[in-house]
Amino acid sequence: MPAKKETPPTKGEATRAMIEDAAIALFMEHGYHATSMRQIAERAELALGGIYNHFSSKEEIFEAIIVDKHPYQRVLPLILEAQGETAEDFLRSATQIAIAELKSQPYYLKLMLIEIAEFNGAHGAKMIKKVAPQILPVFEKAIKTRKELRTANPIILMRSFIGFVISYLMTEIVISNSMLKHISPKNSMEVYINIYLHGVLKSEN
Amino acid sequence: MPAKKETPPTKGEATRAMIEDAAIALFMEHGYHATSMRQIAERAELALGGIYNHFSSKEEIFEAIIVDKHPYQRVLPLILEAQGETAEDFLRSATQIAIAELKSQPYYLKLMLIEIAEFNGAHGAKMIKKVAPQILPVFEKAIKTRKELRTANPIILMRSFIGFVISYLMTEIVISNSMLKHISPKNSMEVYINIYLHGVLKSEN
DNA sequence: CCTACCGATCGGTAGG
DNA sequence: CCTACCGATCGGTAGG
Repeated sequence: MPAKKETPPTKGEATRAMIEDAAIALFMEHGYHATSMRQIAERAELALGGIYNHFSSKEEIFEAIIVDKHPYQRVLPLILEAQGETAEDFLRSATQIAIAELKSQPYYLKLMLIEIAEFNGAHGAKMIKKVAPQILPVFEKAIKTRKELRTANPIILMRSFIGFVISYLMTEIVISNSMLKHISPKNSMEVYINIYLHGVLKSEN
Repeated sequence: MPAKKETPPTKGEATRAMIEDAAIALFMEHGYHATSMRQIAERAELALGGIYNHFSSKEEIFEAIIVDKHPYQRVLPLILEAQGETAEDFLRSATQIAIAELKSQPYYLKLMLIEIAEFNGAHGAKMIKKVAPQILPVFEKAIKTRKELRTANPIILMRSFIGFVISYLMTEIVISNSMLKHISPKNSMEVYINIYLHGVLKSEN
């Protein structure tokens, strides 16, 4: 029997997906409060009132997006596939994969910033509750099988990993919009990843 | 003769400052688009129309704040004071100072998130143009006087430093709002800083 | 610096 | 799922 995800979407599910996709595009461009339900309706190709058959409010659309569309669903399989021999190989390819993926599909980073900027992180708990149980085991396994890691705490490793990826992407947004773009070295990403892997300091310990 | 900054503020300057402070508090709480000019006026204790004697639009208020109130003005002196013998001492105290300062005065991190989430970074260039020339020399000097650093490029060092501080603060917001708060170790910040200084890997090179 | 106002647009709903 | 509408509120301005 087919997996749940493979069942062909009903008409209602398709409309719901249209609304979510329209909302993502508009939230990315203008943020949450500057996006109107009328804009979402127009982009999703239905009348304003039609949205309310699928979501009871604008905020409900946002919340649905932030828990359903988390990129771990695409990123984790790629990371697990790459693996690599040493912890260095593994983390280098994992950071590269995550950065590349979030760079080519930047919508979720933007949604996270909107979540913090406009909602004070009100939906973060719900998102983490769904996502952390999927991600944490990857880092738990990494710690068990690789002895070369500085910390044995999977939460800290996960946090440092996600934080590093976010910091790279955010600083890149600011830099590419500024004069620093022209004086930044070409291999910034490589150097930046090396800093994450080995620290800013050359010395050991 | 007194320095420029010491001149007693005129009435107009005081009102302008009242408006900026009111706007900061409201932007922090609700973001930019969810904050109305009427709320700003009320909090600044003048009539709606009065704001337009000082700023010609709501966006002009935001832009003024983001270039004028950058925390480097408070953080840099503290960092320069701390210094420390080795590069490790220096960077450890610098990260601690920056995190402590931005944690106790979280408004600017929030403004930056709003800037990216709601304006697509439109004012970032203007901000960096003012701020980078002040900050970059600190990292240039750090590179010249400390040989133990992994990179000799001041832009990358500055970027990794600012990015690290931001990543710590942002992930902490998400964690402290979620169930992860209770299973995160107490000394997270120390471990997190060590990762920045020495990398996730124990090994040298 | 305030009062009183403008047109536009908002999120949401009733009723079919 | 749409049409037509609600009251509320928005950013901004004229005129003093």
